Amino acid sequence: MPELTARQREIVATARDLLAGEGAEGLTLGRIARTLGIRTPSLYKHFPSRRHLEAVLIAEGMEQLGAALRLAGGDLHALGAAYRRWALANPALYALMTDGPLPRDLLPDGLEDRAAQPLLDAVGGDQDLARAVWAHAHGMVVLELAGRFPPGADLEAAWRTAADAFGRARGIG
Amino acid sequence: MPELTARQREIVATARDLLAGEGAEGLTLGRIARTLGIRTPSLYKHFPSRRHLEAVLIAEGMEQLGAALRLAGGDLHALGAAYRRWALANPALYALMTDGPLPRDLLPDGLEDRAAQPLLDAVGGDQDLARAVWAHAHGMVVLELAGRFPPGADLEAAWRTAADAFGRARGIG
DNA sequence: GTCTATATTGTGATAGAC
DNA sequence: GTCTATCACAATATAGAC
Repeated sequence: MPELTARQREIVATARDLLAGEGAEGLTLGRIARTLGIRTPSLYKHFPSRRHLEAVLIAEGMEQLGAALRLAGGDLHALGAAYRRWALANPALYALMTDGPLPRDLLPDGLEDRAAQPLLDAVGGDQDLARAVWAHAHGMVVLELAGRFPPGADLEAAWRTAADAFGRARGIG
Repeated sequence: MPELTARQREIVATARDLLAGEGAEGLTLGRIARTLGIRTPSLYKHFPSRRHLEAVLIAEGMEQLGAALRLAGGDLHALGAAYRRWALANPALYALMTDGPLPRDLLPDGLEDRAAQPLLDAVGGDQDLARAVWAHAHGMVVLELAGRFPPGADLEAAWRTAADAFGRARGIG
């Protein structure tokens, strides 16, 4: 996804800001255009479809989240905390990244693996355990973002319990 | 949510079928009305808002899912398999039940706790562990439904790995 | 309990002029 | 690269007649 023109980068930046400020439903072509001071159809001179624009946002997000996980190191507690922190700080982008199939045809090669690498390293390369850990983290995050936990639920304790359990599993598997 | 009139029950049944057959976006008041052979505004004589109708569907779903979990018994592997089976068999209803905050003001008293009881029993009453197990199950299910796992991923193995890890945690916590 | 008519708001996308 | 005009489609909800 390199080789973006200057105008494309402006559009992507506007979309990113809109997503951060207005949430997932705030990201419409009409709003992007209006924010830039142009009309909706003009966007199609820069991106062939909404999906192409979204793919750039998703790629950016995966790069960012991967970097945040890399910084967290190899401890499962720290990794979980970093995952949660990033998702809660970028809820709409996170939803865009996870709510549907990845547009893999429009994503840079190897991006998906690169983003997952910190987690895979933390569980000693065990793919099954890595998926279990990811599913738990994703589930915790989306349930928290959806407001689905009962009020007063101790989420930190749930994260801690899971990290402990998965950490022990690593030693055993 | 008892005390539904016959016509309300017909509307709910139509909505349920539509949800099952067309997916979450297929559930619109217009389509419900058309299926019943009436016009959209007529629905408002039976339910004050879309939200009230949705609450009935959600309550039905929680009752059903809770029953499926109760049937599965107290083993974490069996519980996970039952959860997954129910969610994959009712994907749109499952999404309706989990994608946003529960309409707790419109739900029967105690329903939420009743649905969660089988899981809580399976982990010996440990709330934190129960939430971790639930988050994992939810994460696995939504990622699978969203088509977010790489093609060829061994999901059974991920479920197994998690159930083992959480089962050991139960013995320890 | 159903209808017509309407309000209000929105979406992504295309054709063709400038 | 932007515009106007338009397509085709959709949504939830209300007022008031019958």
